[in-house]
Amino acid sequence: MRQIDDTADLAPQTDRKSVILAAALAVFSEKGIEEATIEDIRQRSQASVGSIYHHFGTKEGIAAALFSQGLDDYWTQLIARAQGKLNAEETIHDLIAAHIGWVTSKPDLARFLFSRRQAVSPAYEQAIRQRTADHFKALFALLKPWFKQGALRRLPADLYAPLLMGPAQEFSRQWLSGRIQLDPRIATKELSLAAWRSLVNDPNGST
Amino acid sequence: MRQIDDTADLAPQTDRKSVILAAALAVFSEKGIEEATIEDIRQRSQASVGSIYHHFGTKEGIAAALFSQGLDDYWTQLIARAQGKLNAEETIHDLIAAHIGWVTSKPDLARFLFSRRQAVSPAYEQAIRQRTADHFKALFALLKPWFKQGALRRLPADLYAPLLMGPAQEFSRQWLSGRIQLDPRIATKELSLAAWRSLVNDPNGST
Amino acid sequence: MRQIDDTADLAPQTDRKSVILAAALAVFSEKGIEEATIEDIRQRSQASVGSIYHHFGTKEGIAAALFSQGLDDYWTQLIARAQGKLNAEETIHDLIAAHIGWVTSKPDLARFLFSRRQAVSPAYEQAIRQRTADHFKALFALLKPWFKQGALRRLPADLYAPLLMGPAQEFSRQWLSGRIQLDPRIATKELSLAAWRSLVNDPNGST
Amino acid sequence: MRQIDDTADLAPQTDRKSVILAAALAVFSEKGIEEATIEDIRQRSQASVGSIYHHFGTKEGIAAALFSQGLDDYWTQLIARAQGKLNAEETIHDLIAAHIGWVTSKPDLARFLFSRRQAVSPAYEQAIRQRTADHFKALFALLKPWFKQGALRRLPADLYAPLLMGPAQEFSRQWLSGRIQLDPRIATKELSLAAWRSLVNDPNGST
DNA sequence: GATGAATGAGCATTCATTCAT
DNA sequence: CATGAATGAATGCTCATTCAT
Repeated sequence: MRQIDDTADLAPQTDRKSVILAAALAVFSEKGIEEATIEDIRQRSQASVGSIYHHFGTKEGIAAALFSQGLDDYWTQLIARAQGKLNAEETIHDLIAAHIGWVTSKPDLARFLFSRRQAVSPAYEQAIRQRTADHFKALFALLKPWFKQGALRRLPADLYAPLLMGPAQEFSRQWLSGRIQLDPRIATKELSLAAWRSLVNDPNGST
Repeated sequence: MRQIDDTADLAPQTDRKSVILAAALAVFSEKGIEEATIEDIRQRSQASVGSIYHHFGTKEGIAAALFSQGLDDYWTQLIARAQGKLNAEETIHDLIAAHIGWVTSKPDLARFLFSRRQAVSPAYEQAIRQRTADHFKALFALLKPWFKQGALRRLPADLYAPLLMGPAQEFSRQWLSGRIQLDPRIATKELSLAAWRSLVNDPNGST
Repeated sequence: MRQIDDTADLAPQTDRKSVILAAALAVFSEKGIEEATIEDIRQRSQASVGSIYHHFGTKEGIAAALFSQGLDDYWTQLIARAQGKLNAEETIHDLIAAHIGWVTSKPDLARFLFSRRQAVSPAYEQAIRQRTADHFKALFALLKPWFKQGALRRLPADLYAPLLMGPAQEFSRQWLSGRIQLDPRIATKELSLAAWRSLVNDPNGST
Repeated sequence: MRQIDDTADLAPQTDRKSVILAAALAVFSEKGIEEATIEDIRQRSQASVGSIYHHFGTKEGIAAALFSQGLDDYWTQLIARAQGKLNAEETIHDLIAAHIGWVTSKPDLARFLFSRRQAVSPAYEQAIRQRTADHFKALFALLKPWFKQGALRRLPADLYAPLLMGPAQEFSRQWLSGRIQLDPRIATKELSLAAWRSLVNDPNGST
């Protein structure tokens, strides 16, 4: 509440607040937000109910804190990885690789982030959407040069996310749920190829 | 659970059981399974609690019935639409079109089907996976000829679903949640093109 | 909820709802609304928590039901007793006697009714005030003839309740809290005399 | 509880302790003792929880300190005002006037003092009763001369408080709760007249 | 004296489910 | 088949109080 490191990244920390957050993530990832109980979190974190509420106010407050951190972490890594590439194909490949890499290295957080279903208040939902939209815009800026250069196709805005991230996203979901065994690293090549092919401006394209 | 007509389609009916099912679908779609209460369903359906339990046994029983029906309906339409096509491209296009068409015409059911998160018991979960796998296999059989013919690429099995359905699936999710405005019919062309490009065996492909 | 006898008086009944109400009254009277717990009421009533909530919705709902019944019972008896008297003095005497009589015969209800302190929602508070005002107006109508006849003094409206009921009210409070031992029946004579003297139009009065 | 200056009057002070007390009074007056939380008091007083507990030990300790001070202040003013009067009527009038004056000038304290409902421990309750009884006895001593002189009626002891203070007390309660608009100053005359008439030894009295 | 993180018993309320009518 | 009163375990949350700094 008055700690300096309020922008705490997701690296393991040991102050009570972080411990609670880590426990909550584990529980949320396992059972989903609704199914998770404060008691679950209390047991895992070894904190008291009062302490949990002292720091987060409500159960949704915990989810919100986690969500906020997670989202920023995800997008930050995505954008960092795709910056300063030499051509469109490489940019797209690295985006997908960053996505898969992030999901693979933080599966709990990914499960939590990508499976949410209006578990947060409408007000907060709005804030999240805005932030996601901003992040996506930043990511899009990275592709700007290749659009200007004519390497990438101009499409209705709503299509970019599905075409670019759809395959990787679908793969991630299935992998996170255990329905898929294939090593994500191996999948990266094909998933980024799919993204590339659906966005590349190919004069000899089959359509 | 105790009925013969488990394969009841999703056409509107007026017997008590169907009314309850329809009410449940609406409620589940709005609030999610966990958040929905029997009381919500009771109010929407104008049935009594006792009656609901008489027909479905448990809350999960309602979800299961709905899920079962929904899943079959979805796959049936998908496969029906993609049968007997003349070439690979058309087959794939029609699959995507069928998906988008189904989602568009039954948004509540789609929201319910595609947002589930282990809301059903592990046992039932298993059954569903099996059934989904079977359905997917049937769908895959439709593509068999084009594989044999060399028109489609041979890839690790786990990749087909993400590549084929990923973009459309991602688009659907966002459209169902209201984050996307673009008319799904218009999106179909690009979404199926994306699927086609990532699966087509193109000797001059960019990889 | 769908019983016919919704206007149940406060006579002992045996249906679950009445049993709960009686138990709640006892508990509220003993510890006050805030201090009373649902668990207290449950134990006394031998009902289940669910049953209590099924009938009353909230703890405040129980208090409200009790309050509503109690208020009506009190005023009804007050007015019934003071009707059709031959002169002002008798009317006033019987009003006070009725008040004391009611308090004496239903001490729990009286304690509950007269000690409330915004324990009910503002909305309900408003309704109660209106009803009390209406009842008081009805009571006032009983005194009309004696006003017209010149036997009673004309005063600012806000003074009538304090002058008429003040002494009896104060006596009741103290008696109910156990601070006073004096038999209420014996007190009645003096308390009604006080009310009479402060309202009578005495040409030779000391003011 | 651990201070010397327990007889601190109620004049505004600025040391931490007084600030807390003032904040507590405001909160208690608004929501009642039970409903008020330490957190409410902390916010209003800008003190820390620890500081509040350092000074008062328990929540009830705050209420007790307030109650103690308030009670003494009330009775002190009452008795001061009614001392040295020339006759019974004037004494009684000034008592009522002092009561109304006090209530009017310190409404929060009055609300707190007069609405309490066993919010304090039985032990403390006993102490308060004793003190109130003592104070009342002191007040009664002021009326002694007029009793001896035969101006005032001899009645059962338990009746004096209701007859003397009842109307004013009832008026105060209603005024404090906002149910009455009439200016208390204007009401004083009638309220004291009522007290006078019910106590005066009138050989030609109407009974 | 002051601070606020931590504690945990306790509470109102919810809700799936049962069952007598 | 239908009804809805009854059940009680479970849950999110509150709040007075303690105590290390």
